[in-house]
Amino acid sequence: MPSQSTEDYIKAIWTLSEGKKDRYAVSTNALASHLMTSQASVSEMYKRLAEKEFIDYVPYRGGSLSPKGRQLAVSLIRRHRLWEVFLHEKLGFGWEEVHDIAEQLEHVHSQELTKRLATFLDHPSIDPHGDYIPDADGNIPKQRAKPLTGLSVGVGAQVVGVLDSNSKLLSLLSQKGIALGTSLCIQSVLPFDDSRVLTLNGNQSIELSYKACELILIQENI
Amino acid sequence: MPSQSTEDYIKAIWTLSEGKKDRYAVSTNALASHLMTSQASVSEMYKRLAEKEFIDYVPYRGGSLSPKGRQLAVSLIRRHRLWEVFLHEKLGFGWEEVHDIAEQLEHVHSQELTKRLATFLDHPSIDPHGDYIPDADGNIPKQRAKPLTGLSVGVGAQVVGVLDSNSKLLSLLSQKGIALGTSLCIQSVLPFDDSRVLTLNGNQSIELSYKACELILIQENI
DNA sequence: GCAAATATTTAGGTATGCCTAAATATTAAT
DNA sequence: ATTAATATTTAGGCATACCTAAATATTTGC
Repeated sequence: MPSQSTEDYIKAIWTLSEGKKDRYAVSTNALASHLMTSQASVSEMYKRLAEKEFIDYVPYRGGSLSPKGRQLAVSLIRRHRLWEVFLHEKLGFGWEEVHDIAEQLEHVHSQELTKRLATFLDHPSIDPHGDYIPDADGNIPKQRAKPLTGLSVGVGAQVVGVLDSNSKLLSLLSQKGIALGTSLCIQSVLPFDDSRVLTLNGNQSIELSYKACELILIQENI
Repeated sequence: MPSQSTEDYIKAIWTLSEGKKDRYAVSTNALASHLMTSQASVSEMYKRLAEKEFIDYVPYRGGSLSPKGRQLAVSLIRRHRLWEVFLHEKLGFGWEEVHDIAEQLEHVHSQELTKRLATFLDHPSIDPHGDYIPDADGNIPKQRAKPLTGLSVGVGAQVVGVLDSNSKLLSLLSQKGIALGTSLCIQSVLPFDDSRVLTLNGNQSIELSYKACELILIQENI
């Protein structure tokens, strides 16, 4: 059974390599800063992960998930997101609180538990952040959403997710009145810092920094 | 934050010292066989636990929980038993299946999670094995039940728990038709091996070894 | 009360995962 | 193309938690 640390690494590699066009090969640098650890530790761990065949690793070229590694990653993502749904829907946690707890729950190993949890939750397909939940076979739909920075002025859209489950970002959004499903429209783009002025749900007006807009995923209205 | 291993040790010491009259001071031997590890490892760990003030430890005399250790133990027991209720009542697991999964879930650290889980389950006071669940302040009622071996022939009683959550024992009981709440009565005690012949729920008749009877907790009918 | 049996601790070793500092590769800039 | 900047790996250490074998305490039986 893979250790907790091993699982954290595998999940991080998946997260970092899925976001890219160029796909695979996550550099030690990127992984180290994502996991808040030293590059030396990553370098060492890459060797161990390669030995256990979770990744393909070419020194100085970074690591990429092997089929075995990808399977583990996707099952971790599935467990993580199912627990997030449970925490949000059944226990009433806010969407900004669920990530850290799910981070621990995902390490509980029991296929039967995952199966029954999914049934209990009625087989949800998206989590409280709007991310797709891989199905039991590991299939996961491609995210068709795009960041809010890519939305043109005057076009209506809906919030469908965030690119980083950092709880500070989520707190900020809660505070501004932005949640999953919120309808919005860009009124204007401010000069110099590219902050956006948004209309929420057709009435409320707020301002949001470029940095935050980059991380909000929206889907344009049809 | 205490490591998973630390928590396993603390819980084991609690379990072993609560069952005894003489109370405290769990020997390395007893703990080693309970945790299926070597006596040397326990001896080493005892030193570390004493350093961190989870236990009082006198070399060659065994270890006993300090107030700090007892508090941790009880909160682990609370989490464990709450998760068992969740697994049994909400996810439909059998009482013989819940122990191993709860063993992992109990290590998830979040006071808020425990609190909300208890609310979600409607603040249960006993788990699927009939054990009392400590309340949020760590108070736990004394078990007033006694082992089936202590029941006299012809006296009616009810199954209220088991002394060991070993899943082989629980499977055996399921198989024999014994569950929490089953009414029973000892028909006779067989010679030589002291096996009991029982009447279940007033009709069914089964035979059970002394070894199994020792571990079944019953409460006599009033 | 002392020897034999049993229990416990110490010694020496292994694996995982982390760290900093130093060495080495790779990439970018002129 | 060579140097400077950046990225990565190796070296040497540390802490936890495990192991077996050897040494030392404690108990028990006579």
